[in-house]
Amino acid sequence: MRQQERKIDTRARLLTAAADLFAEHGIAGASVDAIAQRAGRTVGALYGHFASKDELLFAVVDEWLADTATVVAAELELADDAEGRLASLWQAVSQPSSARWLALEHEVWSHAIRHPLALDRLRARYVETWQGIAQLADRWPEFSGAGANAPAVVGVLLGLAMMNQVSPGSITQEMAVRTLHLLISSPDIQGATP
Amino acid sequence: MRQQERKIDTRARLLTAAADLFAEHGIAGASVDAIAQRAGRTVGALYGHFASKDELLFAVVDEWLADTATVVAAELELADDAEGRLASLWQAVSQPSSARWLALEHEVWSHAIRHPLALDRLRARYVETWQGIAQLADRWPEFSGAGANAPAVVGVLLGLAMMNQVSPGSITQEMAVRTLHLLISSPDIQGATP
DNA sequence: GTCTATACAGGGATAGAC
DNA sequence: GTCTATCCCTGTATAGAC
Repeated sequence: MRQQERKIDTRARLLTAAADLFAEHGIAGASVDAIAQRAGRTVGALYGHFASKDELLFAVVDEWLADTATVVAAELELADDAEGRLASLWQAVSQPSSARWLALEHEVWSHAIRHPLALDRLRARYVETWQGIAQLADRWPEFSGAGANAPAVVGVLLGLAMMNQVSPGSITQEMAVRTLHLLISSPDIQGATP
Repeated sequence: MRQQERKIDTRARLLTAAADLFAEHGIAGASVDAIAQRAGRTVGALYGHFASKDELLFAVVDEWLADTATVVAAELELADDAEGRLASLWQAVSQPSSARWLALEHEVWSHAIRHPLALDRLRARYVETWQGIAQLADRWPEFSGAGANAPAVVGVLLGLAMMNQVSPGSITQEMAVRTLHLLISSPDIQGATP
């Protein structure tokens, strides 16, 4: 394996290890030593790839968003009606395997609230997500109101996922779908501003 | 001031200082030394009142819930129609001064996801909140569906508040009220289980 | 009931070797 | 590109004095 290939491999290993440990033990609880060790490398290698622990965190989150967008897009194509597509969105955030993501999301929020730079990056990521929701209208007519309410759509998904995590089963798919349906199909929900 | 009075005073000071610092710097970022110092005491006094940093955290959160329930109940009484009451709920979580609470909430979630005991206490607190929402039906008829959807109501409030924090103004009061209205007035939203 | 002093542990980041 | 060794800082919790 040439050095360049090893470098790419090391970066990937570090990102995976960091994602796992940040989710399991929190940002503060996951030491750079532990991350490097799980990746089969040492701290030296880690700092050769990322300037700081924070930069590593941002890289982890960015990679996660890209991966998820791809997966969700594919699942939306598989559904064959409006209900099915809304259910896909709910499934994406509520399935048990998303618990890891939710844990990481709370960590990032906690971190961002206190670090202006991190907050900017968090905001940029959500704006990107909102745009993705808005663009669903180009593909399916039932999302006609999604543009104006995209932040609310994401907020509802996030909030319901949280409740579902404290008490699994407390949120039914029907509840989620019906709430989302109200938001995506009402372009004028913001008020009667003509 | 007698010793008993001083003890009560010290406990109150510690709780206030802890709430402030946990919100400002995170649970991990707020040292017990800093908390004690802000309260005008020392670590010794802190450990005289709370067995550990975790116990202090739980006490802070419990106190916050009790205070908030009282405030929200009072504001609900002041509103004079259904829209107004839903707007009160939204105001309670979205006003700028609630940012501190939201920060603390993320901290607690991050903490709870990794600590089973803390998760139990978090769950118990949410169940208590859900019950409070359900009981609104006894007071106002428009909350007839709140019982079945209480977790969703709380989830929506939380999720929308989060979006409003990353991008202030992205969620209008109209959006929040309309979404909440769907949930509280639909006893059968869970599906056609008779 | 509260303070001071301290034991004890752990983490982020860097320097220099290979 | 990666490793080893180390600096330096900070934190939780306890012991014993007052």
